[in-house]
Amino acid sequence: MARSSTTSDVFNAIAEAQRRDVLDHLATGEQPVGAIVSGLSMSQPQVSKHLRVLREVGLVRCRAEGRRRLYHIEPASLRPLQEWLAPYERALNDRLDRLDDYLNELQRQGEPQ
Amino acid sequence: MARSSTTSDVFNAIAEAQRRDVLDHLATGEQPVGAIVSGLSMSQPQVSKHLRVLREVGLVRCRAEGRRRLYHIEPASLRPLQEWLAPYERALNDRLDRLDDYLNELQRQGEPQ
DNA sequence: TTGACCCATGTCGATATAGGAATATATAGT
DNA sequence: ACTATATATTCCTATATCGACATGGGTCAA
Repeated sequence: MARSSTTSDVFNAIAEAQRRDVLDHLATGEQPVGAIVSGLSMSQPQVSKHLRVLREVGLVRCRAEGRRRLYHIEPASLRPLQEWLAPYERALNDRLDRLDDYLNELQRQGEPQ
Repeated sequence: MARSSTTSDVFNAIAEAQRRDVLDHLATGEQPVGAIVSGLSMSQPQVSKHLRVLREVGLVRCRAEGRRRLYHIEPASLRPLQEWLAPYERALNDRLDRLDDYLNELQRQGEPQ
């Protein structure tokens, strides 16, 4: 068996950094594909394919306007992610004042892998 | 190019549902591998490989105790996820009172794909 | 030392990607 | 009808999985 499909899940869909970039770009508001292409300097087919994945998991929605398609984020679709993360947020926030955690993170950033 | 490595990122690491299950199981506290194997009824090599991925991205840490290895979660490693999600949480929570979002989610759950 | 136990690692197969290039589809304008 | 524009889709290849199975490597006990 291979890795789960990118369209099987919100988790798998946002695993790709470029797809998160597309979402972050759409966070400013509804935009046509061309704006994303020039904004993120990715190829147009790439963007279309990423948008397709995001659409299939419900992260974005689009409406046609002339020959353009305006995409927008569907924030509610991020809820599974939020809900999975919720139980851990307590621990995450409780430790914000602990120095060693901060140092560990710096160390992890310094020596990747 | 293929999909990014599962060990390249926290996002890629938690894309796999089984790995999230392992993390959720460890959320109750430090546990040896065998407890995860029997708790989640996965094969032992599977669990070891998943733990390896989680270790390489810093999501878990382990210490040896006799012939057992005790794994525990490193909550700070979830911070990139939390930080990426943060800007969207506003929209997520603002809409909790909007009925159509709730209905959309129900509909999405009812008819997968 | 032998064996039981706990865990990690290697191999193999099927599968699904991401990216580039080319092409298809649809709409608008002349 | 024809052209230009905006977007989607198809074909291709290299790559990296996940799962099953087998095996390697410490560690404890007798």
